[in-house]
Amino acid sequence: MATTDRADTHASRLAVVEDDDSIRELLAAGLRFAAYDVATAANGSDGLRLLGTFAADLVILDVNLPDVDGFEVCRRLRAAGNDVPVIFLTARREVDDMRTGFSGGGDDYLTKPFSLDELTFRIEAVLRRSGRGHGESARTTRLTCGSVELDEERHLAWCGGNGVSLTPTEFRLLHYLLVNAERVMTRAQILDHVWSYDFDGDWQIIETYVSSLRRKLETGTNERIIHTVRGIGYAARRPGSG
Amino acid sequence: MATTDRADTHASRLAVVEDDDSIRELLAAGLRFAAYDVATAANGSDGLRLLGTFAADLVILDVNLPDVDGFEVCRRLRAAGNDVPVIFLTARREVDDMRTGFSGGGDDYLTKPFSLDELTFRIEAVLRRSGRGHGESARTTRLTCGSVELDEERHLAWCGGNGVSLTPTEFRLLHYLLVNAERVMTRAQILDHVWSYDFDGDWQIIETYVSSLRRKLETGTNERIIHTVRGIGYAARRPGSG
DNA sequence: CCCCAACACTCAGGTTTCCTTCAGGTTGGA
DNA sequence: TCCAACCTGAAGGAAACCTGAGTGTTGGGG
Repeated sequence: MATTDRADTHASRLAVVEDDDSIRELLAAGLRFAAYDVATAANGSDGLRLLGTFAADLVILDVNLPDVDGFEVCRRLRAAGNDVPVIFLTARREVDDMRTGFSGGGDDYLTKPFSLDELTFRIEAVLRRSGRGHGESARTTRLTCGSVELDEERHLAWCGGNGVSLTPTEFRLLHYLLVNAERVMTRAQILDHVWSYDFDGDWQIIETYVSSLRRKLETGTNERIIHTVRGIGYAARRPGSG
Repeated sequence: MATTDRADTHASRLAVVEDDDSIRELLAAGLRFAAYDVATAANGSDGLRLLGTFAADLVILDVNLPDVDGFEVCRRLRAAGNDVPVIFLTARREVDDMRTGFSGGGDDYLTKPFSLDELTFRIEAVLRRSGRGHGESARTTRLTCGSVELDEERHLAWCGGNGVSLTPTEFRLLHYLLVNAERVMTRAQILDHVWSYDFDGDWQIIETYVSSLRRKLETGTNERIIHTVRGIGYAARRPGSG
């Protein structure tokens, strides 16, 4: 059971229970890269066993598991007195079932397919709420860059104090660039984090969304937030840093 | 505490999996010279075997391999619980085939043909983000030489505190000269590192770019940064060092 | 059940920036 | 002085990038 951890800080411990191999591995690799301590299981009963020995701070739980389904796993956890926060993964057409999931003690859910950025955002939000985050609990939920401001929790954005209405994809893209402000993100990285894992188009779509974000953010103020780095990608920069 | 010197720290370990002999050897030689610890394989299954025994910090993986293709190699790595970051190499016309969602967060793509300097830039960026760099996590990403300053991560350059806008090739050239500051680089070396390996023109293009860099960097300050070494090549020197 | 609005994505034309070559001028050493 | 090496500005063509319009899908409300 591979777990990785970072040298100098306690990483939050995540358990991933998901039967689809490629999604499970994607999650494990992506979350380890994001400096979490990750353990995985491929079905419900293994998941329960794992959670008996691995003191997780948060569980990412697929609803559709081959043996014991996600809701049932959650119910048994609660019955055993374990109140670890749970994020459910669910296919879009199962969304209706989520009511039962929440009544059973789920904390959030995500419909497949999802993007890594969206998942890590929710993980952070849940950890913050539950107070189980390690070392980052006092972190603000607000990102700013120049006159642009973004509220992670409420999914709202401002530009120079005025509310700006963003579509979900615009929001994720801006969020990703702001989280990594001042750093050049390559197109490949942006696609991998902002678009869902089953996206199959080319990366010209990034240009379309950057264009749209610029129109919304950079009109009025003559300030450039999203900078093009020719041949590489994009970077959000505060004014006056180049 | 963190030293900026590569020589006295553990070198990062890179695995190169590439079937084209000349490219593989070029990469191996170039990356070893850049003080990485390099191991190579010429096809997918050898690559997997290698990665079973060589604890790589990063893998450079060609997509088009004769047996098991790069994506499949990556998938099997993940399946085996190995979440080492991967940089894929791919021919330009295969860009359409690129799938997102392999990466698990750390990965990047580079389209052939590329330059060594560009590759090392991406390697450093990925290592920095993955926290796998050895003893260099606190290392600055900034190079300076006299009043010229260059931020690798942000892809920005300053001269006497003023931002200077450089084209991609200008940036690579300046970067290469600064990394090797105080050392004379021959024209051949410069071409090999700054231009892509299939560049076919003559070395006069270096003169054009040196000229352009000088115009951008050495106006105002009467300080010469890039020195011509007649008959050999060029060297970046700090004022008062020669 | 249908219609509408919002959104994701594709595409193509236009625009900007960049790469490279070339020609003529300048410098430095034998 | 003469020659080779080097410098530099201009220009054509190519690549990268931007952006608006168009298409198909989805979800909500009537």
